[in-house]
Amino acid sequence: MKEITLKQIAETLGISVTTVSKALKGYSDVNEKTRQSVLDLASSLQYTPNSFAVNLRTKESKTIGLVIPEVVHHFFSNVIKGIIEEAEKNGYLVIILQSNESLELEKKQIELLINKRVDGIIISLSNDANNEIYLQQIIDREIPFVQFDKISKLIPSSKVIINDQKAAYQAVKHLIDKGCKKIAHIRGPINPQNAIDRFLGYKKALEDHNITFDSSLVYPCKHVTFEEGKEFAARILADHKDVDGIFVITDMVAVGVLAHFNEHQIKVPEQIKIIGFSNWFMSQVITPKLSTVDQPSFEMGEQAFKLLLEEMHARKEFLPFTPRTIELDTSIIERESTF
Amino acid sequence: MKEITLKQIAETLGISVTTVSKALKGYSDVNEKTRQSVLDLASSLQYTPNSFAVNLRTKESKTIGLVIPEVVHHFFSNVIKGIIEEAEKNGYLVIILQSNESLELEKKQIELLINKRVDGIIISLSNDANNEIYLQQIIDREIPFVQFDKISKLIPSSKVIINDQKAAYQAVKHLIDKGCKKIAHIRGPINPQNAIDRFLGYKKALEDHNITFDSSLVYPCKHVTFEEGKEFAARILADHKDVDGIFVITDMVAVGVLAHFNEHQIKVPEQIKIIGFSNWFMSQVITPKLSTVDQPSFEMGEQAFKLLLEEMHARKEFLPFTPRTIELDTSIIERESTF
DNA sequence: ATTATTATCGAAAACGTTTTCGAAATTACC
DNA sequence: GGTAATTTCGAAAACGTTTTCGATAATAAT
Repeated sequence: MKEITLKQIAETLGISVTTVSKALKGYSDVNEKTRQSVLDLASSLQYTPNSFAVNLRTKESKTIGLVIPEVVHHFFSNVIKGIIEEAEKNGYLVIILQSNESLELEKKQIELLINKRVDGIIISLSNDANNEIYLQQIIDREIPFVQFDKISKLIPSSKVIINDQKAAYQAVKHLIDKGCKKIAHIRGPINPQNAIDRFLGYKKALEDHNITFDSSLVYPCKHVTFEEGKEFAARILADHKDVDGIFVITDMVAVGVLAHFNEHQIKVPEQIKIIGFSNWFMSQVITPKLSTVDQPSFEMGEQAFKLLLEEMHARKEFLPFTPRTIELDTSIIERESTF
Repeated sequence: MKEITLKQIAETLGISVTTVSKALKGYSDVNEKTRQSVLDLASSLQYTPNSFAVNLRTKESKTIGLVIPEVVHHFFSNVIKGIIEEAEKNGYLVIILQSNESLELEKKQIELLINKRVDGIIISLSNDANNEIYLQQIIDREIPFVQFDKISKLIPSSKVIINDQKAAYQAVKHLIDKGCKKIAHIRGPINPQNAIDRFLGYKKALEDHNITFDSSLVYPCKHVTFEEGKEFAARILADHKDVDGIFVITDMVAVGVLAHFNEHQIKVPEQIKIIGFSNWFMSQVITPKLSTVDQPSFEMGEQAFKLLLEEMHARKEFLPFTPRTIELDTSIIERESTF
């Protein structure tokens, strides 16, 4: 029960390995009859090329690497799904690694993928990422490279993003349209670009609607968890009893806020309106249902792979390639928490 | 800017490729001085072995394949996390593919992985799986193979499972202990073994507590979705107005039931008590909080990889290997829906 | 001084494929 | 019939590593 090789097929057919290889790959310089006999024997033996040998010879593995902060996350698992599906359509497989929001690990995972010699890398940065010189080595080694969601603007790669600032602006405007006058913001950690952009969108929306910005109304998350949401909800009530709206960095935290308000009989949306971000599945099944910003996660994955494929093609054909950035649309989903 | 190879190191040092390779791999038959010079040059050039060549030579890729029905799922993404982390600790990377609960796709994904020549395969079957002869080819080709969660008992591979029957029994007993007399069961699809086992546990718990089993109280899911939960909630209310407890195949569906009851002012747990299965994250943030069966998903992933590693080791050393089955413990988590 | 032992090295084969280049055989053309 | 064009094939190199096995040189033992 050995592996079938070209050599074995060649020997039983009394022809050369070269001809067998050519027959299987549809080269024109092989006689129709021999081609047929090779194909027949190959399929009856269930021949499949040894991918290790093919990789070595062709210098590509038809495999890409994906590094994300966390697999157990509705947004990221949707992105993963988008990437895997699009990759498979194009004959690529996906190796997934997690940074667990750790800079150390993120660097290590990238090196693992480089040593593995994947054909390309897709990444969403961890929150800790502040000094992304190690990303530069991906570019330097000319490995096709796409960033999505949490990106580094400094690294010249293709990117798939949403316009966080605009989306946040619309979310806060939604609260204002619904009558909110004093709006708090539970923001993300200091470093990630998207936390910064959402904060800027919040600020701009206030200014454009003649609400003076008050930095004491901004609460920065460290871990972006359900528990933090509960904590901040309590803090906000203690600090500002007249807050009537909260824009939260992401649904996970917003659900924590909601949980605290439910436990303490704070009426949502009557007393305080809440809007989250990301349209996490959970937000439509809690009480009250959470208004949020829909972020096209699956599509983000698809687009990220498509951009990577573009670059992989270009590199293979030695064509020039300039990175592209795709900005996907978001939309406000109005539910009970802002009625 | 070429790739660094052993040959280049050998040439600049004026020694043979053999010695360079041996020096890097710590063979004893290389002089300490030459060993040091090789190590120095290698690290200064940032040499990393070409994994394609290593794969071909060693006939292993330090990569395993994982096939699951769906990535976007709290249970599975936790398993993925467990597998990835444990794999990485042992120097393995993980390729993930989805079956989307389709038999066709499941077969295709397995073939992809076999052709890719991964060192091992971990799988959780799709609901459609009824005729698993294509799993046999994994065994026949002597590819290390582990099943988890949704398994085929007929295929002699290592397995990581929970005792679904026992867990379901405990869940239903919990309802009975809380005073339920007429308990409905929203069960999973017909085929999967774990849906069958949970149903059997439900039935046995009733019988052991002198409640006569009534098949009209059993509602089989097709798609195991939130929406189906809402539908069945309505159906149960229409069919049996005196139902006072429901055991639901999984939290996703249970949350649907809860949503319908919330909308129609059915009091949970006063009027009807509900217990789910899997301890989905969401179940602790909805209102009322859902009682459920905790399923150790992350640990399941870890154990699955460990079993796979055992078999990969054994195969490599040509040692005999007999498949093992690990059964993990579950526990009842009591929350508001069964107070 | 001779033999036995040990330390150190490298030639070469092997893994299985792809592709270049030239040779041989066949066909077409005048 | 001879030459040119075309069809069909295969030898060989290459991808970069690992490992076997034998050779040489240095040292130890007698």
